Amino acid sequence: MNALSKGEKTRADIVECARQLFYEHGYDGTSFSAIVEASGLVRGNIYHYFKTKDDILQAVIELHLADYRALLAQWEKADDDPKMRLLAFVEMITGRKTELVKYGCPIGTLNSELAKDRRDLQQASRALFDLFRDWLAARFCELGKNEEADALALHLLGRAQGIAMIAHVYRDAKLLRRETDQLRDWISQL
Amino acid sequence: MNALSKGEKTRADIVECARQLFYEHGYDGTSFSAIVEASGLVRGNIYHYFKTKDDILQAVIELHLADYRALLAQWEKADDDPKMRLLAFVEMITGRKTELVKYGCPIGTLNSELAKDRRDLQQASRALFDLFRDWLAARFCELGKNEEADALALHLLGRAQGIAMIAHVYRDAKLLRRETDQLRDWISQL
DNA sequence: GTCTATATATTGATAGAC
DNA sequence: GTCTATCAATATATAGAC
Repeated sequence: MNALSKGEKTRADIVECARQLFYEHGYDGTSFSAIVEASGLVRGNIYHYFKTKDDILQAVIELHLADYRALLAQWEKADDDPKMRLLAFVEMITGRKTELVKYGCPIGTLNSELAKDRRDLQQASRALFDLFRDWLAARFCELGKNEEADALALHLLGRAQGIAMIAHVYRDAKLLRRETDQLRDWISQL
Repeated sequence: MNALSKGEKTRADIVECARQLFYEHGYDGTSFSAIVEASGLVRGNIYHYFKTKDDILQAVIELHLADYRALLAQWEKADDDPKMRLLAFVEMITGRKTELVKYGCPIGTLNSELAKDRRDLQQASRALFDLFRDWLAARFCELGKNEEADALALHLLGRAQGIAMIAHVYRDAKLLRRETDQLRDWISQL
C-alpha cells in the first residue's frame, strides 16, 4: 500500500524539495533551476510535472496542509483536555525553535512575502492560517469561550507570529523560550 | 536653509520613491526599472547616484532611521509620563492601520524578507528594530523595571509585530483595533 | 517519462557621447 | 549631470528528438 508510481514519486520529490527551498530562501528567492538541481532532475524535465512555478507553490501549500492536518489530529488524539491541546500548539513552537530562529515561521514568512505582491497566491497560502485559526477556535469553544473563541484564536496566532518574527530577526532562541513560557502561563490562566 | 542642490534633490527623490516601492512590493519585488520610472528619471541615469540596488536600500534604511528618530523625539517631548510615551507607540500602530493592513509593518516585512536570503542587508535593517527596542526599554526603565526592561521591550515589539502580521494576512483593521486595545490595557496595568 | 537545445523576457549593471 | 545603447546573467518557459 501507499505505493507510488515512478512519476508520482518524482512529483512528490519535487514538491518536498520546493517546500524546503521556499522555506529557506523564500518563494521569489527560489529559482526554477534551484528546484531542478535539488530534485536531481534535468533542466527541462520539471515542466512535465508542473507547468509553472505558481503550480509548484500550490502543491507545496497542499503538502503543508496535509502535514499540519495530521499534526492537529495527533494533538487531539493525544489529550482530551482543551488546555493541553492548546499547550501542544505552544510546544510545537519551542520544539521547532532551531529552524524558527533560522528561517522564521514557514506559514508566516510565506504569507508575508506573498501578501506584498502576489495576492492571488497569498489567498491560497492563507488556508494554512485558517487551518490553525479554526482548530484553535474550536479549543477555546471547548473551554466554554464560544463568543470570543475566534478572537482568542487570532490573538494566540498573533502572539505566536510575533514571537517567531522577533526570534528570527534577532536569531535568538532564548527570547523564543522566554516568550513561549508566557504563552503557557496565559493558557493556564484562561 | 535646507536648500538642496539639484543633484541632492534628485538623490532624495530616488530614495523616497524606493522607500515606498520597497514597502509596497518588497525589496526583491522592486526592480531598478520601477525605481527609475517612479523617480521620473532616464534608465541609465540612476547609476550616477547609486552604484547598486543594495546601496539604495542602505539609503532607504537611513531615511527610515532619521524619520523614526524624529518621531521618538516628538513622543518624548509631548509627554513626560513613561506610560503615556509607551501608549504613543501603540497609537502609531492604530494611526497607521490602513497602510499596515495593506502592506504590513514597514520594518517587520523588510527584515523578514531580508533575513531569508540577504543576511548582510538584514543586519543593516535590524538597526530599525534596535531603535525601537532601545527606546522602549528606556521607557520601561523609567517605570522602574530596570531588570526586565529589555525583555519587556522585545515583548512589546513582538506583540506589535504579531498584530501587524495577522492584520496584514487577513486585511482586517478591526482585528488590529481589538488587539491594540489589549496592548493599551497591558501598558496601563504595568 | 527523459533529455537537449533553445526561446524570450527581465534582471542588475556599464560605456561613452553629449 | 543627462541620455542612448547595450552587456552579461539569469529568469521562466517551450519544442521536439529519443
